Amino acid sequence: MENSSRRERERQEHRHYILKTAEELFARDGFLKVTMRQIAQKAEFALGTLYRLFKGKEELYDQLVNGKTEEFVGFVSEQMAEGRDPREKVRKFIEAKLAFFHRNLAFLRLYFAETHGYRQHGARARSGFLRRRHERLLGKLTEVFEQGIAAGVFRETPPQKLAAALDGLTTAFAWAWIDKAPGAFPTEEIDAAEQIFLHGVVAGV
Amino acid sequence: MENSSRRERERQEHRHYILKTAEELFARDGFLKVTMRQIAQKAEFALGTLYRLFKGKEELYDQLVNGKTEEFVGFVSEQMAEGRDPREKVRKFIEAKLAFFHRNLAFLRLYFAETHGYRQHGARARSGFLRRRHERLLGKLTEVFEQGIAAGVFRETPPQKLAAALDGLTTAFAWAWIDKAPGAFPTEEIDAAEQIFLHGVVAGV
Amino acid sequence: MENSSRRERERQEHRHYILKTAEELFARDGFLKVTMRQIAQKAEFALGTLYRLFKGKEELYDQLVNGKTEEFVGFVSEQMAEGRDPREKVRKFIEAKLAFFHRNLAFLRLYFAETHGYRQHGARARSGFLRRRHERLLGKLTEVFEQGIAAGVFRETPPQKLAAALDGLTTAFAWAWIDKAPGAFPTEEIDAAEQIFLHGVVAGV
Amino acid sequence: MENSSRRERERQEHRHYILKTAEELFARDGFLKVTMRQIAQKAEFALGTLYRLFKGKEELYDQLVNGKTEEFVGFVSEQMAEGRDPREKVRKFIEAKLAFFHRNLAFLRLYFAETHGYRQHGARARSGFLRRRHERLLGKLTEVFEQGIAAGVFRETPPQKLAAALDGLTTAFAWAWIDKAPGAFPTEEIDAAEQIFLHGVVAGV
DNA sequence: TATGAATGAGAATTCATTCAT
DNA sequence: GATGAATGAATTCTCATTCAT
Repeated sequence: MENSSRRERERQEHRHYILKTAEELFARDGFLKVTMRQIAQKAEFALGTLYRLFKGKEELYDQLVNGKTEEFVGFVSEQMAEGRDPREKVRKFIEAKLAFFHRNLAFLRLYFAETHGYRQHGARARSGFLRRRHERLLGKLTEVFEQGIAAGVFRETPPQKLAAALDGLTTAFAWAWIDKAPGAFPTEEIDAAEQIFLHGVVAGV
Repeated sequence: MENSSRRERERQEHRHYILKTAEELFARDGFLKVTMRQIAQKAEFALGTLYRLFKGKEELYDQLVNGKTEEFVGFVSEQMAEGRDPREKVRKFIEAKLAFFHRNLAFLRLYFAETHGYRQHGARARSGFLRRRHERLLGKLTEVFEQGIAAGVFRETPPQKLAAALDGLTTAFAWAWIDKAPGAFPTEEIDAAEQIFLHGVVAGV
Repeated sequence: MENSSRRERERQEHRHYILKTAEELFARDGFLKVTMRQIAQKAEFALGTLYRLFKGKEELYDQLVNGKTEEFVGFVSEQMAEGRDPREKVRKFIEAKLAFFHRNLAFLRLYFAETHGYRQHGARARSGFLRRRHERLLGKLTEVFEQGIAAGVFRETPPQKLAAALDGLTTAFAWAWIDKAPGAFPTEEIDAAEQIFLHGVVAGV
Repeated sequence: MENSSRRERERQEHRHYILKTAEELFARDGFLKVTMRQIAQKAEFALGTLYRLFKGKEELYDQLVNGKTEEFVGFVSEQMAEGRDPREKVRKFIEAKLAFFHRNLAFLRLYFAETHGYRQHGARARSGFLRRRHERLLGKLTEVFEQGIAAGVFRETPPQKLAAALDGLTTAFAWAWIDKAPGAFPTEEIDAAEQIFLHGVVAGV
């Protein structure tokens, strides 16, 4: 029992290590261009070992993307929940999203590819797990805007549009920042995103 | 000479037809998943003919992406130039961008993949032609904001950030619209994008 | 048209040549042990060429087995049909079966493996085309015996059993002969088989 | 010593159990399709244990086939020996062969594959142990016919041919029976085989 | 001794590209 | 010029066997 738990632990460690290794490769080159041999070599395991730990390339990829997505959506949702009013929730969303991508640089591209990319394997890609999670997150954001509008805090605008706008805005800032200074924490981007989103660009009266 | 010009003309027609055909395939499935045979079949040309008109798969793809990008950037730039003040230029940018994607649905995904996607062939993708053009367009947008700020029309905000924000916002709206009603002209999206971008979401005084 | 007919002709020639080459390999080593590379090398084609002419290993094998079986069952049936009474038909069956295997030595083992062997690919093997053909042939043989019994030429015995017996007997002789003198025409075997089958081994009165 | 003998006993029990388990798998799917892991799982032993008890897959298979063959040939030989005259020996051969296969259904296919099948591992298959044993059994049968012919009981016919004929006939009946009613004891088949073999199919005077 | 994780050679299959007709 | 047959490198995945625990 002690024995099997050690084995199980090692198994999980190896799985995680391989997923972590694969993440960088997939993020850089995409699902189709990365080969199982590359992953094996980079992770310093034999090819066959990958197939004992994962059913195949697709499963490996799915595990990776689904795991991270779960983590991402969970984290952002939690952070949003901590905001006490719609405006704070919006701020939290921006912060959490950029912070998560700051910690998971490679994941940004995967997330993106899966939500907006083309069909890379089967019909799954866009209709998959990540997609549904992404929509759930947008749903939560939409609720925040509904409440904000009801409370008179936000303008009367279709809340789905606001959700899409905020999501797009933050994503754009994430990309802008990743291209400039991917090391630093994107404080400036967070502030700018919030500012623009809340007050627009037109100079006040 | 007349003869050779007819030949040349036909040659160009064939090239265009093949590029047009390939666009849909590449947009749906990505560079790696599409095969030369698929393109040949869909375009009703022999496989060998593709190789007479294009050096290889990469060139075909590059021609396609570069041509469309040129067209896209040219169109949006022209439209912006017609705006007579910064606010009008911003409006024009939004209109032109969404209108172009409305006419070139498939291109949206390619454009996206190339600006934000992963490396699918060689080291080129992200550092390629499209990328540079995209940056040139953002540069023009940045200038517009610089002028607007100088003129006191826009808030004092780093103009690159504003450019990135507007680009991200419009892209997000393009996606939202393509997922809902890709047939209709995105009038609503244009208005919403402009409204949010100019005035923000916070309810006015 | 002339052109395409030449191409089609060549295509068929290549297919036949590959099937012929594969026959020997499959007969010697079985479906699973033979590799596509082996077939390609022996037939002096590139690996990819096999895949243009056949969908895959299974199709290649099926084409081979089904084609030969069709030929075999057709030939034996025709020959039997030429016999004018049950005894002559039995003689014809024996002759035709041994003669066919004499001309198609390698096929004997394939035929055998498919009718009595184990499952080598999917559930198809035993339930496949060959199996059904083999049963159809046994059915014809059964009819012959039914007629012979009705005519008082053969003893009252379940005709299916007689069919199975004759089939088994001839197969055994085919094997015995293939192990001894596979080059010579199995005249002796034919006579012995007929003799034993018709009159048994017990010395006459 | 007592200890080591218990160990040795257990070791043998495990070997037998594994062989018994493997028999079904090999009979159904053939040598190449069955994996060591399958055998291990079905026998509820660890993979490594198989390799402690057998040198490898080939040895395991050979042990299985050789053991059963030894048993089969021994049993049939003994039974034949009990017949007091050639005709009784022939009857005994038929009875014993079908009875053995009735008790060892799975073995029928293995036996068959090894005597008539193709080379599935190394060059051994057809030239192996089983093959030699099978020939020894046919040799004994041949002797029986020689004696019978000398005694005037059987017609003057090459005795090897008679042996081959009887072997083929009984095998064919075994297959016919296994396809119909593999549960029941093949009494009918035994009688029919004897009848046809001894007296032929032609209606007596 | 028993276990099963790790290994890597080898198999089927795909597809960009070339080239003879 | 136009065609599509032929090529073979590269990819995914399997499985007998070894060996550390």
